[in-house]
Amino acid sequence: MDKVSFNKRLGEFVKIKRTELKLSQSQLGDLLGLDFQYISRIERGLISPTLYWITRLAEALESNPLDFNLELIIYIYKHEQ
Amino acid sequence: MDKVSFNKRLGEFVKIKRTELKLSQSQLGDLLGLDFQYISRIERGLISPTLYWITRLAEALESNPLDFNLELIIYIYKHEQ
DNA sequence: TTAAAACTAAACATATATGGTTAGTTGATA
DNA sequence: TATCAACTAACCATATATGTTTAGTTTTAA
Repeated sequence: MDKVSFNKRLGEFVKIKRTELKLSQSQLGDLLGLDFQYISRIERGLISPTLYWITRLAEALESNPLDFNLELIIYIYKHEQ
Repeated sequence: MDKVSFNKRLGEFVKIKRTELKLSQSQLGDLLGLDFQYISRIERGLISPTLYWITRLAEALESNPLDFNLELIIYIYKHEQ
């Protein structure tokens, strides 16, 4: 899968998880010490976050980062065109 | 966990997986279109690769990227000081 | 012990992630 | 309609990831 598609799937997944928790981009950003603009760029697939930030995201969006990472990779591969 | 510790654990895990497959840093780099210096920097924990490259690494080092990511996160958290 | 392969280290350049600002858009609600 | 919160978009600045070269160190094997 190319980088662009990969990051789009990643962004979609983050948005799904965030809205499930009824968090705004600002609230999620505050939890991580990140600007809400950065969350916005992740969700739009404009950037590819480092694994470190993905794992911090997982901690914020789900109690168990293992589950988050698993679901994330599954989501990305499932939606591969 | 702070970024430095996180990246060290990540690097250790990549090195373990690579040596299990008896691949040199150059050979692994060639598989991914990455310089072997970059692999070296990952393994020494100097940098934090994007999830995209982690997943490409997983594809190269393990048939199943799901297993790789799971094992990786488990390894990182298990070795947290 | 010598030679070659594998790796580390450091320097420099470029691309991209990340921080921050401003303006504009969209959606919900009073 | 008007207002407000949430979000997108574009811009610029800085930090860090990534590419590349060169030199030096460690490991492996002849």
